[in-house]
Amino acid sequence: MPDRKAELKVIDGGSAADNASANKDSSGPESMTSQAYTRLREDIISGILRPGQKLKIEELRLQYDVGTSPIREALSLLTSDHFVERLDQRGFKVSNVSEEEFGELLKTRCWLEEKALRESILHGDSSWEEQVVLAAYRLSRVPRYENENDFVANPEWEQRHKHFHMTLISACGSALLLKFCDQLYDQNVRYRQLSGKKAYPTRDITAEHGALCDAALARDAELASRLLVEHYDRTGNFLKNQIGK
Amino acid sequence: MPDRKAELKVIDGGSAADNASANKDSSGPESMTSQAYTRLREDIISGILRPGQKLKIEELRLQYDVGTSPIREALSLLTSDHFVERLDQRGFKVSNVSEEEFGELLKTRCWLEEKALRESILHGDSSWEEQVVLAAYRLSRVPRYENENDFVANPEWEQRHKHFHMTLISACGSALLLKFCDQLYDQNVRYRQLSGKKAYPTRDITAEHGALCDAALARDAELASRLLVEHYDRTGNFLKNQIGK
DNA sequence: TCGTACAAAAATATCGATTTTTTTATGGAC
DNA sequence: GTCCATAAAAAAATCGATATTTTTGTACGA
Repeated sequence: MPDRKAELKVIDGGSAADNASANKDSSGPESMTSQAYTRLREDIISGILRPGQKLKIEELRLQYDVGTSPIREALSLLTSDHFVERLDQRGFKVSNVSEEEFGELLKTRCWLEEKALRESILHGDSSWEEQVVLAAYRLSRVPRYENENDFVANPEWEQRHKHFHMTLISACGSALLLKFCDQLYDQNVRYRQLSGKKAYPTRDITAEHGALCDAALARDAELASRLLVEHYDRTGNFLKNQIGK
Repeated sequence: MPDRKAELKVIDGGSAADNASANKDSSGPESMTSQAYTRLREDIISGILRPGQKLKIEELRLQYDVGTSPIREALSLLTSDHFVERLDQRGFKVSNVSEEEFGELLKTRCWLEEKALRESILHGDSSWEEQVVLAAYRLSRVPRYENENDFVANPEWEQRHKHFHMTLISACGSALLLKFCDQLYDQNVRYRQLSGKKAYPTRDITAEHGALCDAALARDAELASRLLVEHYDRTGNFLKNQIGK
């Protein structure tokens, strides 16, 4: 075992993998487990690791160049995100997807986010308002796609999009609910990636976000909720046909 | 802290840990990881492992008599239930509790379960109705406490109580939402255990369950929701004073 | 042809030792 | 006394080897 270490120590340029972390702490060197967790997570969301695929420890161990323990631990952690399934004595596998499950996901997201949004609108203070404005602005400043021609997703947009939606509901008063919404959001991203669909039907998503932002700031819970659900439903219905196998 | 060990080894009379399992599969021999998972979970819920307590691998390894890998894996799995926290490079610890967090938990439970109950009432078929009736009946057939004098909780009642509440919302149409409710329920059990309070104020919990059951079967979503939230709020407010540290 | 039993192979699960990192303890310097 | 550096101890993380279990493949008999 020569010097894999030196190489690994350098990782993590600080771009920060959103909230997708295996632990709470952030400072100090990153453990092999955390690294494996992040990479596995990315590979599952991006679809490199296919739904239903068996996750053989030995294979991953070689591929990611770590021991069995970190791999197994990372997979165990991924279990909570519903990205990985664990079967006693028969290892791990990537969670399956289906049109039915996607429908459920969409429905559940709408339920939870609507509730969170209403509470947020009810209780959000001026700091929340400012954060919403800022998040909306930041989202509007980056293009949806890296290249308008080939419709390759812009990671910066993805990140800001999530941040905008999470900020909207951040004042709901329940960290638990926020966590659930966060999970569902990431699940949804996975479905979006898997659909393989790059371009969306011509609709002005930016305008939708703007309207949503305005309604929230105007404390119009009814309107905001309606816009949010419509926002999700529209994307959802579009994706639905793409799934299945 | 001398020999808590002997005590620990005896736990788990085989009464089956509800749905608290580390994996999906059920047949075949149970892995060390699953065993450790179950025991750790029980010990945390029951309060043997105190909130905030550091979970030293070596200690647990000796106490539970398994290697480091199963312990670490089990702890990683417990992370998803919010029973254990993981800190990169500094191990695991039992999740903390606080009155504030309990309030949040209670609130979130009400939000989610109310939604689930309404959906369940809206979509539940005759099979659901029958299951509800059955669950309510079974719950009514066992005493709340093992001994009416010392108010020691009756595990059978605990299990049936959970089953009743989960059955009520089982027709909500979202496995995801059910999972969340399940998690929150178990969190709540932990708080109940930690409060150390055995006896509840004189109120007819059985009657409350009966009324809730009736309202659900009568498809009276408004009434059922109100009863459910009241049911939780009452217990919650009672427990609140007991917590803190 | 099908089902079964058994052996070989593959993969999982587990262990115990080793390496790394964090925590604790100690000893000045200011 | 407080701050910092450093050494020692403790704990976490990781590895690689071994033990178990599941899966696969094959021959046999109904």
